[in-house]
Amino acid sequence: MTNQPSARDRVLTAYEELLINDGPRAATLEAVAAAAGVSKGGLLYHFKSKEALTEGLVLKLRELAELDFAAMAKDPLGCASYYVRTSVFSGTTFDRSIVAAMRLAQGEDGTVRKAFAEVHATWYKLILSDVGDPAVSRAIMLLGDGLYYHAALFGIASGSEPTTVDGESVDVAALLNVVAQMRSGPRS
Amino acid sequence: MTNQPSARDRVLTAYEELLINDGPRAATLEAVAAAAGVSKGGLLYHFKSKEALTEGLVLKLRELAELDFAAMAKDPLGCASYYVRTSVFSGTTFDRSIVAAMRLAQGEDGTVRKAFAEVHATWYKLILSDVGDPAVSRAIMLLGDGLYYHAALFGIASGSEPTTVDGESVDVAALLNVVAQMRSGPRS
DNA sequence: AATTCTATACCGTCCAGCCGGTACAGTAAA
DNA sequence: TTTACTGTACCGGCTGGACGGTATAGAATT
Repeated sequence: MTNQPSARDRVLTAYEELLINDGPRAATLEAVAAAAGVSKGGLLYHFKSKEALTEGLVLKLRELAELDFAAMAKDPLGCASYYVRTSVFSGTTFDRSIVAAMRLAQGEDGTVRKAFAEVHATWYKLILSDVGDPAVSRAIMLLGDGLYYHAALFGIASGSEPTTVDGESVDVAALLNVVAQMRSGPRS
Repeated sequence: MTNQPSARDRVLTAYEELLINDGPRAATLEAVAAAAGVSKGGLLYHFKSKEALTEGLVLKLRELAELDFAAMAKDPLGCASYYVRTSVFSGTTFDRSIVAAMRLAQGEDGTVRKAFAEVHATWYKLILSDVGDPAVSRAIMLLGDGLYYHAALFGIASGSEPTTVDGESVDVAALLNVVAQMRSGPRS
């Protein structure tokens, strides 16, 4: 109920946007407030401290992750394929949450890191249940992580342009082929 | 010449250490100076500004990268194998430089990002020259990136303990098997 | 005594958090 | 239907502390 972009929501997405585009250092309370079209005091009304703001972001991340798990589990092409496909940054709400949180995690925040670890663990379980082999699962996870890592490192223009790695756009289809190849002959 | 741990070197590695263990926010000039057993003034004597300090770190990274390229090119097991093996964090000087720089890159520093992009490009060329197929090369790179990303995210105790992913230690041998598997049948 | 290096005191800026206010909507006694 | 009161949403100035950088005086090495 009442799901227009409330001030609170605007603040949260503004925080994400600033983290993604300008890094954690630029994401000051004032800057976030300004980007959300709210005063600093207004922001502080919704989030009592910067830590609370971060907690809000983590909560959002967790909620979106739950949805992602569900979609992953019922994907017709399987969890592994789903993971690789969705790991290339495409501007989803979830994508943005992840990259924003990643920026924070590098900073120092323990809460964010913990959330990440937990989400990762679930992903791994899902992929393992799909492909069977632990080493292959790990490899697939790492590949997806690498994809996100690139998205987090090199700024993402605010649109939803295709992810690039060192200037070249990523060929997802080719990547999926490689993944299929490494699934074809699992070692113990 | 003169390669005892000079004050300058100590400052640089202290900076890296703080970046790795406590994040960029904690790596203040005073904290770095203290960790290096030097006063703030002493630090500023060697590096005129924080930016200069970062440049020093980037320079070190570039120099170590050159050595790594050489070792990679002449590795008996090939570039791809070398890359995967050395991507699991093992506490090397180079490892530490990379992770430290990674922390900074997330912050906002353009210089660091640029250096990263260049190093990455060279790695990619080397791996491509080894495995032939672009998609496979990309996959191998991403896999290695994922490994480093984990090292950067979850703090690394100051020793040289084996890298862990979500609590489990990484089985490099198994990973190399998977890589070998995906090299065995490259699709166009 | 000159150069190299170290230590300390200090300044300006920036930022998180605080606080005293404003606006307004509901509500309920008169 | 006015008046008084309460709670929610939001504003913007202020402050105290931290941090980057400067100045400068002193110690050690040559």
